[in-house]
Amino acid sequence: MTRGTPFAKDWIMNETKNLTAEATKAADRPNKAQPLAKTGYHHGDLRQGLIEATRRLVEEKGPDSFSVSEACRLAGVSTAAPYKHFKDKTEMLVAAALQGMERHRANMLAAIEPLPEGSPARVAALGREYVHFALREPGIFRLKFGGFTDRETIPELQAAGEQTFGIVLREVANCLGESEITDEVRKRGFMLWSFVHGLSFILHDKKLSDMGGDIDLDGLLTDMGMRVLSDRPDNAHNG
Amino acid sequence: MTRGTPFAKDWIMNETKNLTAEATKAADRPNKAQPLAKTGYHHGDLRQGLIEATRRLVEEKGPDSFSVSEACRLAGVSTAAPYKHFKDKTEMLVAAALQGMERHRANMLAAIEPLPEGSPARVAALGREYVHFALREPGIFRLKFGGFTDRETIPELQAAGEQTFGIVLREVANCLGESEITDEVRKRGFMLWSFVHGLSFILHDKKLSDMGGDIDLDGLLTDMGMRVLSDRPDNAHNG
DNA sequence: TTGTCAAAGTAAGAGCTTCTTACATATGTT
DNA sequence: AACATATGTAAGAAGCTCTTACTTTGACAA
Repeated sequence: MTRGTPFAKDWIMNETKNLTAEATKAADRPNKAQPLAKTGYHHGDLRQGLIEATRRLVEEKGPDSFSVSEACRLAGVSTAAPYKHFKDKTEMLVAAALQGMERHRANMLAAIEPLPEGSPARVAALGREYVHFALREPGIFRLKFGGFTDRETIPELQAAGEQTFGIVLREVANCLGESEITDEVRKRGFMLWSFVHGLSFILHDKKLSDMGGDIDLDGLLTDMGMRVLSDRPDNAHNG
Repeated sequence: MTRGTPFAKDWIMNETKNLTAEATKAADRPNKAQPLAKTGYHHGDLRQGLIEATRRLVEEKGPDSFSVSEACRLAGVSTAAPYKHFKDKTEMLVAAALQGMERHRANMLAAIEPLPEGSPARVAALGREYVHFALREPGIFRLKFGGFTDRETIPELQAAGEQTFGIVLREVANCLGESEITDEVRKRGFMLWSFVHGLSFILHDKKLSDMGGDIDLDGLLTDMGMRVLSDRPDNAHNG
């Protein structure tokens, strides 16, 4: 019996430990300390293996041309195997997107951590990290934030997105000296989010092609941050 | 010989006359005044018919689950027919996207036409029209602007996008009192574009869900416009 | 040690899809 | 009137998603 390509089972198990486990689904499985892929027939943790394969392929070939079959090839299992772990293709993609969101959120939090509370620098740092993630993991980024998907809105992704937006709102509130999320805070946060969101898409799309070649991302973020965060016109200009 | 479903050939020919013909490809065909679908065997203008079918399906089912077969069914031809007019599926989608871009551009120009030159209202109007298009034709919007596609960047779409951006730049320059597209103009235009671009995605995505229910789109656009268009801090605040 | 069971794999196939190849039928020009 | 060309069809190869029925395996009980 030729068992497909005998690779993949090993590398797949790496890099997976520093991922915050998927909130819901992962909790169902026994947390007996994940076995590191070994046996011939059983995979060890095919679910996570497939998620990792999905992530890889989505980045390499783009989300649109991702195929379950190819993920199976990569993971070294039959094409029917995934259906023991996921309802369908979409659920695989969603799982990969959720783990990506978790990385995204963690990166954003890490980026602001060393900066003084309430400083606009924190907001700029959030924006920078947002864009960086989009450029580093464009496939995953689109999977979640690409919007305009066929599939009707997926609640888990929606929730994850709102959680991320919450981080922004908190920092904006701090900057504006508000102790809670007022309508004005929400409005400003929304403005900034829209900006970095669009920026992420455009930067990846155009690869800076006709924008004079190079963009001063930090400058752009800081500039926009000042403009949006100041009520008092005095602070709007950056020179 | 059961000729598939015998509908579609008629309605498809409507609505097509006010479309600015596709720049390149359409020019190749004879411009003998497009025949209005009639004959049994020949379609009349299958190319345009398929583009229209593509547009419909992309809006109805989303770009991702668009299938050539379905477009054929809709147009009432065999599944091989499109390949006489398009290289492959992607080329069909690109053609539909290009016509969409043309509508987009036309709408934006129409939106600013009645407004006084050099007024920030024109910039706001451009933004409003941008967002409206994205909400009115989300499928097509994503097709072009969705970015992060598998297919490597398609020059024609890229070009169309830059042309649209050109409209914005011109208006921004006028507002800033510049007679040409300076680096500063480009920067401000880029800020505004990023904003409305992200706004378009988010608005469609979240359907205003947690943004306090309803958003004052005009207010948001005007506010952002003032903030970005003012060098002089004095003008940054809208009250 | 051995028996049994659930979990997690496989093989085969139905029904889609994209796209190719070979052939059929209109159209317009001469 | 007849041919060349454009535009359609039929049939099929290859690949995809997902289902069904069967097989292997590890774990736990007796």
